[in-house]
Amino acid sequence: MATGRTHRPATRSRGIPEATVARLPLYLRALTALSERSVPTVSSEELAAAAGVNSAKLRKDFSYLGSYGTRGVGYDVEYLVYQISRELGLTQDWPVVIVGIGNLGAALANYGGFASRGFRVAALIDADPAMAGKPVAGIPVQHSDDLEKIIQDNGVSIGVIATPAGAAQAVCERLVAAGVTSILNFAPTVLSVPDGVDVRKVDLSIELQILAFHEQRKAGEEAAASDGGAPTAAARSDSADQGPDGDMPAVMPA
Amino acid sequence: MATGRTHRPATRSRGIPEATVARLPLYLRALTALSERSVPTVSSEELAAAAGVNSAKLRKDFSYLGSYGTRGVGYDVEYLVYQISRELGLTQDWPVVIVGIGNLGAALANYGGFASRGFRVAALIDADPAMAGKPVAGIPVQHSDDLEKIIQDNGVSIGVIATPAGAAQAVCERLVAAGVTSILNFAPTVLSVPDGVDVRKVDLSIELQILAFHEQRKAGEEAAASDGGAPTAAARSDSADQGPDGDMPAVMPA
DNA sequence: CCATCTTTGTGCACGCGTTCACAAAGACAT
DNA sequence: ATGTCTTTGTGAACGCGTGCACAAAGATGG
Repeated sequence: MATGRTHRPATRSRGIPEATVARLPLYLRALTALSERSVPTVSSEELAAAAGVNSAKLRKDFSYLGSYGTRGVGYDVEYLVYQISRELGLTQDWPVVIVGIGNLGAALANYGGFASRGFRVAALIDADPAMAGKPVAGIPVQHSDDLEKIIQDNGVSIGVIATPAGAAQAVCERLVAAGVTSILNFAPTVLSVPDGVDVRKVDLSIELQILAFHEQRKAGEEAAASDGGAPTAAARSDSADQGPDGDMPAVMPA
Repeated sequence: MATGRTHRPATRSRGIPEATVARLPLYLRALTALSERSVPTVSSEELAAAAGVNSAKLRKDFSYLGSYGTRGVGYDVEYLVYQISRELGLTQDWPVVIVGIGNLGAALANYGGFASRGFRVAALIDADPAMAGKPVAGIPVQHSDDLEKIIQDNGVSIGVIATPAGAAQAVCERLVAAGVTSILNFAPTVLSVPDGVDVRKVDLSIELQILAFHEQRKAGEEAAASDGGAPTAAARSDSADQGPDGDMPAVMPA
């Protein structure tokens, strides 16, 4: 499992903080929109607003990449798009495979956001023989028997798991054995992988449960408030939970 | 009134840390599996392993809920399932609406994980008149003209947005105006909402970009390593990326 | 060339979250 | 009862991430 005790402090020396890395795609999206509108430069304030973050945070994030801004002016949009793309590794082509072509897998295959940014669906894989050959999103589904060969022939290093929970761990192991070192898991299971392999999870069920928690809390406070309400302090505001950032993903079964 | 000074600092007094809340669903899932296998009790060590976290972290998390364990024995599975469910607000029924019944919306509607835990799909809504009346996952799709009425009639407080990016903000505003206070956003956009409304996002594109970043770094380190020990700074190694935890979701366009 | 105004880049402080490490609590055997 | 062994619950230290606030950098105008 990750956490190989050993290594250092975590993200060290030349490394960019994880929290920053997670925000770079957000900045990139906002910058791309500006680019399409032919906006030449943008200030940290404007860009921060577009990305939904604090401007100080944005400036600090960019400072980890280098000094790409011009004081009194702002940042050059095109240049920044390029720098962030390069930092994220989007200047190269990343072939990905999607395993498990059910409702979700098909939705992912049809998702246009792949090609838009360096990602290319190299293959769709499913364990159901009946699916083999059937085209989904214009790509013929291949049987999982050929998983290893597909991974190797296409030099795939990123895999997306959209299978039922029960099959996820086994698929994960085959992917890793075949050479995949980054996995995006939509199955509602905790995957265990060897050191050096990255796993990120997306789980609808977990996200909903977190929302339910806050929803319940809001209902409780509301009840307590209507009870006599502290005029002044009533200014809850704070903890209006921001949700958006600072948390973790969830999983999504099939 | 209750809790005198009440909140403020953010997650205060009676509050459970956000990071802990985000892990409760994970524990609950592991506990449910144990429960189905009729396992009576479980130690923090075992449960932590099943949930993929550190045992000390798990114990601290549970300590925020109260002292539900027995020293020398562990935790009672059934009791813990109940306590966590209650804390997350899953003992009540949460009607949710899904807006945007494209590939993704349909996949979400078909997702069995809803009913399993207090969530019920109250309605499917789409802007395409051609979709109206067509059943998806056994539920007839309704036109977005009736959005407000649907929300109110069903007492919906949680909404899922699975529309294209362009429509997301407008849908979000209508949902909020109609009474929704928690939103799960799958559209690749930053939603702005008034205070008191929770938004969580799930974005495939962002997740992939984060993986690409780590993938690129791994490739770089590998190259540097095989190079024969770079004198100075070559000592990269560190950051064996943890990926799994501690980050943020991503968005997912349609 | 100097003054002014704008915006970046960052030092610093603070708070949350993680982890260690251990004392206290209880089960269980004798 | 008493002792031993297991496992919880938590005090304390530490590190990461956030946000403030400001000095430095550069643009712009006179």
